[in-house]
Amino acid sequence: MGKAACCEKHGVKRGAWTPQEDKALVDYINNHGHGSWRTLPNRAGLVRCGKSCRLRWINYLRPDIKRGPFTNEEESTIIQFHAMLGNRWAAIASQLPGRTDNEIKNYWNTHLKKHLSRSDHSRSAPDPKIIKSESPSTRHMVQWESARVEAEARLSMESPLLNSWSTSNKTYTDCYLQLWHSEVGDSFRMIKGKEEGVVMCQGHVSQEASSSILESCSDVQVKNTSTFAKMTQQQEGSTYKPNLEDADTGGGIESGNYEFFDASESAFKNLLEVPDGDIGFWDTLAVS
DNA sequence: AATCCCCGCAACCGCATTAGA
DNA sequence: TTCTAATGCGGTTGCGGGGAT
Repeated sequence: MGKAACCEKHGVKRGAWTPQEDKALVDYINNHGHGSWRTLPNRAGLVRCGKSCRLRWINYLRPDIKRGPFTNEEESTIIQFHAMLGNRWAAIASQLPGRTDNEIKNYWNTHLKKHLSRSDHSRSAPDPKIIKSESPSTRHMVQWESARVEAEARLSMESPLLNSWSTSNKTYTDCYLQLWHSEVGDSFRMIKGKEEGVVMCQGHVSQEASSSILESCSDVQVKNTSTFAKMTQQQEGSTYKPNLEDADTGGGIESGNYEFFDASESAFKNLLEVPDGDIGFWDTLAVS
């Protein structure tokens, strides 16, 4: 894979951007669009690499960037989606119009990670070192389990934080749970069973298992799935590129036009990121 | 007042993925 | 189908500001 020439360092300015550079970049993009990032610096009269220009525009200069501190709602969204997606900052950012992946990543690393690790300790969370030494499937189990615990906790208690949420947010609060409870989860279980010659319901990953996970939240409204449909589409084929227009036009979380169940088993698999299709950890999950 | 230390954020780096020739 | 350029993404770094000593 050839490395982009824009990464070459000679003759290219680095470091903090000056107001003049910002203006040149904004003016150029406003007038011409960014086009090819690689050639943009020359065209805009900037002594920067295209990558740097792109980053500056996306993370700072774009007119639709939302500035200021994160709201409780945004914070909860980040925590929730991070529980499901891990460090997929771009995917998480797509759920927060006006926020960039970089901003969310920074916010997570500087605020939420500490905050959560503190509260984890108070709940005697497992030692990270131990988790690190576990097999990949075990790590996924831990991830899912923690997501489940969090989801159930959210559903079972009316925290002050949640009270501040809009009702629409509550409906998509637990797409993780919805997903598993849906036909996608069903087909995933069925197909995986066929593929691997395993009868999934022999006390393994079964409807029983999923329902045991989900029983406590049977009142979840299975609607408003567009958000997750987009996420899965994005992960599966990268055909969906999240953009701010989605939110602007109400096509984001609020609109329910995406056909969620088109997100296939493979999308679900992608979500899980189960190494080598190893879903044995569900056994444990079902037992617990 | 000076210095040190910590924290937050912007920017960079390198790898992965995608597009297109 | 293969190769290369371009773009996207996540991890990491380094600088500046503010609080502590």
